Amino acid sequence: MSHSENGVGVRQAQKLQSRRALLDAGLHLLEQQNLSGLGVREVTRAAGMSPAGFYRHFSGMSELGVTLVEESLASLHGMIRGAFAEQRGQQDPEALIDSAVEVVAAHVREHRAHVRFLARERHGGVREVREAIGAELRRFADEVAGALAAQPVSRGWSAEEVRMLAELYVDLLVTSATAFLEAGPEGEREVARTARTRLRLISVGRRHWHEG
Amino acid sequence: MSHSENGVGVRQAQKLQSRRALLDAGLHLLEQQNLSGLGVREVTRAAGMSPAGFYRHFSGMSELGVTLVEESLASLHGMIRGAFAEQRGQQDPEALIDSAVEVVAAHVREHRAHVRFLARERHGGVREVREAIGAELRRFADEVAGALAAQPVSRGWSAEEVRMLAELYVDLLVTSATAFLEAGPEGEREVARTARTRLRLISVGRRHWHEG
DNA sequence: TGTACATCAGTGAACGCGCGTTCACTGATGTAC
DNA sequence: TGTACATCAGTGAACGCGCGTTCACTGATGTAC
Repeated sequence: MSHSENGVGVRQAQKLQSRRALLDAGLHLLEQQNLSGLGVREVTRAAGMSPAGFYRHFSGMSELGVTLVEESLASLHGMIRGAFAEQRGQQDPEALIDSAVEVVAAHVREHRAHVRFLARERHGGVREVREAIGAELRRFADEVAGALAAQPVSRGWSAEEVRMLAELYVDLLVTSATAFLEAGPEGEREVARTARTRLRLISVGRRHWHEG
Repeated sequence: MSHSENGVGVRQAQKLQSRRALLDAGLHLLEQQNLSGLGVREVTRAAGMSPAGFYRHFSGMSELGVTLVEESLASLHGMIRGAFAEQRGQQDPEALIDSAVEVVAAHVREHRAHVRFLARERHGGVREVREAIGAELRRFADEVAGALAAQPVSRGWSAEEVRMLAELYVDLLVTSATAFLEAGPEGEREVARTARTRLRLISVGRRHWHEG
């Protein structure tokens, strides 16, 4: 039977598995170091492959790096969307805040390596990566601005004000995710409390913004 | 004449100058890369010295790194203090916000390399450095909490609430400093506007915090 | 002040090492008939 | 189904290179008298 059309051949599956192993090994190593310091031999060693094998999957380390950025950003995108997912149902603000913070906490729990990678490389030494992360965060802010504009609280707010607010929320979510990361499991409750308080403070500020 | 007591000998002055050259070369190189990737040969080359000479000043790269961290944190400390310096004079909140943001902007203008270094290594791959920066930021928050507690607006706030607020302000100042950095001179006005709006939003939130 | 000796910041050569990358290869998987 | 040939993921050896670090040195600066 021909596999050339559906791409489910044993060989192709094995290759994908090796590629995954390289990416996972890289992500794991990046928990302790910066992208710019990651080496081909180091990654293949961790993935149980010979150095030369690396080049069957990537043209060099920067290509693997770009792939990890894409994966991590997709994962973060999921988080941001998740944090705002329940906005449409007209729950009270407190419940919204609680659920948003919980979404962030859960995301960090399940995608620790991705979050750490993004926090580390957001201002890291590789320009290309830095700019990719920055551009994606701006796109997230657009999405969030759209969600905020639909809220009743945003009546009387200019598009620009909403946009600034959206950026603030994105920064806050990213900061909180990083704080969860650094705190570890035992500090999670404390970080969540801080994050909720900040969101509440902003919520209060929004409600009284146009009073004077 | 003996120099051993006052330490102003020509030799010592020249040595200090070389040390400065190494530190400055390192700081300059770190604008484009991470601390963990900085090399002895690279730094001495940039400083116009032979590789072996490096070891007359530092035991290795990590010692130079620690020195740069200390210098950068001292510089940041100056900024945080500056941003809160005029709190004692009873100006109106708007003027306070404007001056705080201007202090941050000026600091970034004058200490660009230090700020970039801290932003980059705050979540970078060198644990020792990461923890030193984190600890210092916590100390800054203590100071800020002290200043906030003295403000009339803080009546009725628990010590813990004030502390959380202080952490929020420190995070905000650091985020703004980073934003100034990335925006460059032409984007400075826009970043300043965003920073002021955020501070105002929090200010409004504070005033109405205990209303319901 | 002048002289003879001590100090030590910076040099240039040398070392062993791990790196990224290439190459011809091997053997399991895929294809044609 | 069975056989003969093609593909190509992964190997192991080899390469040239820049690295961190050491060493004996040199010559300007410092010290003692």
